[in-house]
Amino acid sequence: MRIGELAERAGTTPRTLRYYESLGLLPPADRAGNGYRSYGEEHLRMLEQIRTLQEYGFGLEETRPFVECLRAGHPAGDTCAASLAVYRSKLAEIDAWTARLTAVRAEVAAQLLRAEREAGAEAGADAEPLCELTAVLAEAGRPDEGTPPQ
Amino acid sequence: MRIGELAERAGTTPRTLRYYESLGLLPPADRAGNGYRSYGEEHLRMLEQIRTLQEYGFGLEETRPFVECLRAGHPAGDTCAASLAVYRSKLAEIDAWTARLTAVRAEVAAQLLRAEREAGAEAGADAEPLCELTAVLAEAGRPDEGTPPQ
DNA sequence: GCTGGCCCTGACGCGTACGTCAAGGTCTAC
DNA sequence: GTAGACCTTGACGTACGCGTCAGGGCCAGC
Repeated sequence: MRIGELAERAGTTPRTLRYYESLGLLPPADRAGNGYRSYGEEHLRMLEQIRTLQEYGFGLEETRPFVECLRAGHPAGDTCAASLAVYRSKLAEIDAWTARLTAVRAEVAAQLLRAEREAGAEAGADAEPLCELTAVLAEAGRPDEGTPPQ
Repeated sequence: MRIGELAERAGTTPRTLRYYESLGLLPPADRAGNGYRSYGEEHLRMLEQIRTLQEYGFGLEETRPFVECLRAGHPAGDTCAASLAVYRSKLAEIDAWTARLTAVRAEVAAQLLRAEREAGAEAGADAEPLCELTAVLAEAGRPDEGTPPQ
């Protein structure tokens, strides 16, 4: 299988596969006589593992233990100790982010309410509907802040 | 007030102030006869507004309406309509992130549990404590993924 | 034999928010 | 008069995950 076919089957691009190889994330592909990279099904499995983890918000480096687990011949990339450790630290990271977002949401919602009150006071008495919208938004969710992975 | 003093009072650096000015986020500072930038208290207020929002995870561009609100002479940066709109869209963004993190956490926790079972099966019967740790972690939190702003 | 599609390597671009360095001018104090 | 602390502009570096050329080789079909 050449790079274009593998890329398509994996839902990615040749550029990305070369990039992973340059990082040492994927093992160097065999080369055909003309210098073209030659891949097997095991490479597809590694790429699927990487993509899944990326969709979860893992960085490429965090996928490395999973890929190496597959390279070591394990049927799954996440049954090795190092992979399990990454899963666990990711859960902790997620929890930390969630807590931060929750706190920030509360802060922003409070600021919004205050600012709307002050805006109304500044302008006189005319912007009532804004306050109702705000109250709805304030009750709707939890805080979030920034751009978490994934 | 020169740039170094303002930066220190605002808890930032001269480089950052020049950067903001280059973005047009801060108004161009007056210049003393020697070419040095000269600032007043109003610049400090703008910087405090920017810093607060950054701690909430706002990007610099998102702080622009707040700064312009102050520049327009309002006593607070967040009582203008554009600022309120940014607050509201930020709340929505936070809620979206929180939902995503929650979903991802559930996925990762499920994968972790499955992988631990499979790891135990692969190795025979010896890795029991791992499963107990996992159960604790799985109950502890919610999902998170990636690196949200702030 | 030639067009078109695939492959190769190397290198620059992007977005964010600055840090850091270079090369030089200015002002204060000793 | 000179050391030291401040200021100026300009430009490159950082982290991430590739996208997008540029310039060139390889191969199948007509």
